[in-house]
Amino acid sequence: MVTKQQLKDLPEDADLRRADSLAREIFSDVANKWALLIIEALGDRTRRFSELRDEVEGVSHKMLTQNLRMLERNGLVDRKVHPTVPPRVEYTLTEAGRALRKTVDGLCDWTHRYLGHIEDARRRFGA
Amino acid sequence: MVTKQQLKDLPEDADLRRADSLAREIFSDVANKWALLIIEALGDRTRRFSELRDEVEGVSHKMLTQNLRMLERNGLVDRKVHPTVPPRVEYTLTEAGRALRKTVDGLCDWTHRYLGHIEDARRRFGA
DNA sequence: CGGCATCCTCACGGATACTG
DNA sequence: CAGTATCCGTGAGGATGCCG
Repeated sequence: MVTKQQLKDLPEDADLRRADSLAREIFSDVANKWALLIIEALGDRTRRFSELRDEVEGVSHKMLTQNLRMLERNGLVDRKVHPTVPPRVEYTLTEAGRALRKTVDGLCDWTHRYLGHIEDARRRFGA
Repeated sequence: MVTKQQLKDLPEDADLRRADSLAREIFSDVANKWALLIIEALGDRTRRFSELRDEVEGVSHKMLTQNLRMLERNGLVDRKVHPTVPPRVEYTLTEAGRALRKTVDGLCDWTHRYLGHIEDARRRFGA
């Protein structure tokens, strides 16, 4: 639904709001467990679909395909199909993907650095 | 189910696996849209429950409570109840929470820096 | 091997209402 | 104002099967 207020907005405002909603959309895409684990697993070299399924512990065939599509659509991974038989599909992080990976690495570091704190906090919370 | 292999594992190995599974659990807790948005919204000063609900666009009462509990349990936010009427509850990032926020900031920066790339990638993917 | 479609389940999450 | 409980629909996501 389009409100009167929205119709009165200036073009620049509309642009800003569009960029914001796009940013939120990307954030939602990327801020999810599987996407981040896949990006982490891709690391700095290219992987096959089946390698990823083995390395990303607990991911289902479906979730892997789905998230890889999403990452490809957003230009974070590059998908290379070798027309052999049997098929061979390789995934590689793009420049944008590698940049994202840096921040994911940060998240992993954080997790391990604060593991102890968190365990303590949980024990205290239990009481 | 406990396998024979698991029974043969040395204690150190067991510890490592426990730490890993805990790390994965924390990762799953934290790598979700609402948790990250809430941490970002908390910023560097303390906020009331209702302030958070206003600032985290689109979050429901329920999701906010639920995620705040989770963050509190993991020692990422501190919850301070003022026994006044009406009640006043304030949330603040702990040291661990502030450290996490740094990496979330990185994620936000990344989102904005690559917004253009991503838009382009999507257009190309559409074809 | 990798992708896609289908079915089916269950838990995530919204809406609502009641308490302190 | 903040928290908890309940109800309930929807969709995320697992399992399976077939295709190129």
